[in-house]
Amino acid sequence: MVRQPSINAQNRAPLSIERIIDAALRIVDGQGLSRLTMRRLGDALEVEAMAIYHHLPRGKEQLLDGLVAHVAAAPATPGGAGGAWREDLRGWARDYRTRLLAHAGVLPLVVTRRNPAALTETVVSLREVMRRGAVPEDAAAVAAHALLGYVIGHAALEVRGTAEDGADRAVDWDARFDAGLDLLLTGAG
Amino acid sequence: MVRQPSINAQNRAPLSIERIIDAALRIVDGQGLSRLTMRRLGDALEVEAMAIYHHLPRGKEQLLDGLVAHVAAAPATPGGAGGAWREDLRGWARDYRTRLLAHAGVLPLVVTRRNPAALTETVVSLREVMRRGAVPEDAAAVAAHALLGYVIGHAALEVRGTAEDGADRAVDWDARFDAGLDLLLTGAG
DNA sequence: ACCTGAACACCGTTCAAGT
DNA sequence: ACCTGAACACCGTTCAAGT
Repeated sequence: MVRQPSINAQNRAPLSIERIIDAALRIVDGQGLSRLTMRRLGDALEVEAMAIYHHLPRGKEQLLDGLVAHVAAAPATPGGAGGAWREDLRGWARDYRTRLLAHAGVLPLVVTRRNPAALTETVVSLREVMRRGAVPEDAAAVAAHALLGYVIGHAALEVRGTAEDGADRAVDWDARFDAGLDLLLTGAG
Repeated sequence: MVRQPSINAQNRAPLSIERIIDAALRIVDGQGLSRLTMRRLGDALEVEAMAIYHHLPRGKEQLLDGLVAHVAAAPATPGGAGGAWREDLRGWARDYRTRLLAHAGVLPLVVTRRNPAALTETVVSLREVMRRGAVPEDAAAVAAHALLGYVIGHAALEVRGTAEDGADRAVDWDARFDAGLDLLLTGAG
């Protein structure tokens, strides 16, 4: 009789980088970044913390790098169905913002020096949209960083919940994000 | 004979919140955020770590809040000498970026949920510049958050050192920041 | 190959005690 | 009022050992 390969002697699936990152992301989203410890992560995976090091030799650094890669990766580029590249950029920015806000606990890690490669793919995907719109290369370079910076920075402001000056009336962040985006896309004319 | 009040029995100046924050900032700037521990901070101040809690009852949380307040506070608003409010905004943004980059290690803390009040003063100072330019209030609200988000996000990209797509040629971040700023200020017409 | 258990150096913080 | 010293619960990580 053949043992099922996905069930080991202790009757649980073997560890994998994907499962580790998934569990870590669930802890950060649910309890905050400061609650992510190797020991707690081990508990969530029903394994001793030290087992994680077998899959992530660089330890917690590598774990955090993985979280950044997962969250900061480019959103699916909208199908470039002709003409409306400006609308494509708007969609790109909205999708990316949504992803960042869905994992707000990881945002501080995105801002850290770690994992330099994590955002290059993202910039590439932005530049592609612009190339389809025949934006000149040097203007596109500026616009890409400006747009990406705006999205990340605005997400940071939202997470912080910056109060309005003086009055404490609520801010409609969705509307405000779109309005700022328009400012930027107008200038990128 | 009167003892000098600034020298205590152990021949050193007494602790104060200002001295503590200063020393902490020096550690973060010089060695990075992860090297900032209460024990090391105590060493830098030539005091036992536990003495710090007497001045910062909320402990390390309060210390980090203080760092954010120090770095994210508004830059000195340029003297509003009539007309050129758009130039004032540009100057404001450049000054603020310079401050953020001078304390890049604190940037992740700015992005964290901590110290909600830290940026309100900053938004106020931005809104003042716009009010001098007679920008309508609702347009100013959008522009202020857009500009602040852009500056913070762009600084984050710079600190990370996002590589150019494909090629690894160096990026002139100063020029790129100014160009993106122009995009935004053009849209804020 | 993959995981465990004990151990080490280091955290943040509390609390009673000193001056 | 201000600081110290010892202690506690918890980290990340190493390493020898198990299967």
